[in-house]
Amino acid sequence: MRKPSPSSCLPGPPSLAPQLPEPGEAKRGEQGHLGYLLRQASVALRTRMERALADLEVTPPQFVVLTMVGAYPGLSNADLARLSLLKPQTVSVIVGNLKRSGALVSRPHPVHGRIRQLALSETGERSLARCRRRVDALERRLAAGLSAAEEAAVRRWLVSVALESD
Amino acid sequence: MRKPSPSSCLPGPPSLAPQLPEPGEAKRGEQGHLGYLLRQASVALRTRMERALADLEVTPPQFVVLTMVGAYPGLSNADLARLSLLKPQTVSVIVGNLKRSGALVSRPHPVHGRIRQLALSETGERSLARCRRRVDALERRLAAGLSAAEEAAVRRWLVSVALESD
DNA sequence: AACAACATATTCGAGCTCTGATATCATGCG
DNA sequence: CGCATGATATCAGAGCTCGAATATGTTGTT
Repeated sequence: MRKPSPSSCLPGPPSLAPQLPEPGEAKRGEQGHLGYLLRQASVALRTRMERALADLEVTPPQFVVLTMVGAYPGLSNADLARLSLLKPQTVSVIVGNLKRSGALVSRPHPVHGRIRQLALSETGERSLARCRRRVDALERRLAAGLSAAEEAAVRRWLVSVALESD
Repeated sequence: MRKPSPSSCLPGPPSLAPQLPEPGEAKRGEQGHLGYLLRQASVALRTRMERALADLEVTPPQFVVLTMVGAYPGLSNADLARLSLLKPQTVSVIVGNLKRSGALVSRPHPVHGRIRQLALSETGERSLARCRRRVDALERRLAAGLSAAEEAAVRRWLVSVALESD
């Protein structure tokens, strides 16, 4: 048997005994703060994606970079940063790990002396294709319970949150 | 003047010249993958929250932990992990930083020898209150452009994504 | 030509998050 | 009692993310 978690019976303030809510209840459910719900959903999806890609040795951020370089070969580090809403330093770490693992290659820009242009290697192409299938499977389940109108509303909201200016 | 980004004129494969999409266009807009849009929105909100809380020396994850401990005093590290969908090690890092900064205090559980119960310190209470106001302001803008029905759909979807089982 | 302004890349330090492994405590069973 | 099981805490290592600072390259102005 399982004891009902020691902290469920608090000895401190009597009236504040924590009746811990289950996932989907109280602040964690549909009544919670929108920002909190957004973070929760994002954490859950990231976790699922990490598990789905774990045996391919690719992390979710790496998958995003691979996808972008696959779609726009010749991208620079700075281009990737703008495209992903991340900082150049962040992209630099991810790109570094992908170059070390052999999925990405870079060569200097023929005109501009400082820019390094990125492209997928052979193994990078294959890896991206394998990841793509796993992620697409997850993706399909995301829209499962939504009507067309609801999905449109969700998409519109997500874009508006992403683009809201400071 | 600003040159239109060197990588916009690729010398490599001619037909693959990257016409980089603006934020809100192409895959980044409402036609993109739901998972990608969710990540983008989450990144954007996290960034805004980081900026809003920066001068209070509190990070978004720290704010989440402070809020939870404020709502349920006596929580343990493991309780927090379950509540936040994070791993105990992760929560341990955040709690460690909050204890070091003096916002959280912990005492051993009176019955169970290993559990450490958490509570807000005086400064923790004040800090949480200040953060609360900033975050509430951000929060209100999240639901700004949504009708009641749309907001309900968004909330329902976020919860379903967060709770979807593997 | 010299300079200012800007973009790009990189380094450093900090915080967040995970997997995996280890140690301690509590409970239940032989 | 002794041991297995499970919960808790913690350590080690890896990757992601940021702000700040530095160095280098490009462009436009003087």
